[in-house]
Amino acid sequence: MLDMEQKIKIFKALSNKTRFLIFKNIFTGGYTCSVDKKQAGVEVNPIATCVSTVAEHFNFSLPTISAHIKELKEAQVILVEKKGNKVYIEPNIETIRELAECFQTLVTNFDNNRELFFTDTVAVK
Amino acid sequence: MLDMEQKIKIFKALSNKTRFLIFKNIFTGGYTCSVDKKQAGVEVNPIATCVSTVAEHFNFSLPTISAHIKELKEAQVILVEKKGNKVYIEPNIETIRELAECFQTLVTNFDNNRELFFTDTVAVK
DNA sequence: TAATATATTAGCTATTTAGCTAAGTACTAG
DNA sequence: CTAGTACTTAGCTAAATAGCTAATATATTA
Repeated sequence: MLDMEQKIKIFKALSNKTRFLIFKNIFTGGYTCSVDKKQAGVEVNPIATCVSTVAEHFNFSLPTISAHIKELKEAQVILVEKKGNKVYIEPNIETIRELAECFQTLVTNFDNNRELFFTDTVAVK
Repeated sequence: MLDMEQKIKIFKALSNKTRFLIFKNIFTGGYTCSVDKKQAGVEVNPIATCVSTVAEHFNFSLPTISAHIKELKEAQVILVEKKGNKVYIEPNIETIRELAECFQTLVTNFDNNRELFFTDTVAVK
């Protein structure tokens, strides 16, 4: 379960346009590092994802992108694994699943409470 | 539909602990201003919600709370209505509903893509 | 009409954030 | 073992943020 501090970290991570776009890139782009394309005969998804591949999609320096990725990692929005030279990045879908559940619960509880409220009103008439 | 800029505003609004707690207060506490308790014979929900009632729950100045509420309003996370002297606040459940849908779509698409990936693998064998 | 209650605006400060470049670490390949 | 690749760390600056108090606006009530 995500506690409050964790949720706040997630919202903070997603509250900056650059990080939001990195997040989007990682969740919709795939999981393979475009740098690997340089290896002969290897067919890979050309969209994502190691740090420098993500950086290719932005007009910011590599250290800037690296810092953003670190923040997304600490918010547990992405997963990161170092393999040799490279850092491979993939979505942390479980966090997003939990977040979806949290918001859905909020909506459901709200609807139930509203129903309760009106039921009560009817009973009184 | 929430566009990117709107989503970023929402995440930013919820990325500060004070605002997150105000948000929580408003969504779980009810819709009636505790200041109204001062009116004789009026039974009201004692938890929320006009600006000074919200402020009662925090050790921050009224202007600070007012500014936070403004930011939550601009993120369309709450609805605000001035009645006479007071500003009444209530949850904007539609925004939360849309947010829940966004995250759920992300999860569903991810699951579908993963299924696609494995189906493909099987077909090739 | 004056006093009170509710909320916002203005103007301030300390802290945090997001960007940068330069330098350092760690691995790979020639 | 040297050169190159991938990434992170350190240290910097400008801008944004979160808090405050004082002043202002507006509505209510005595």
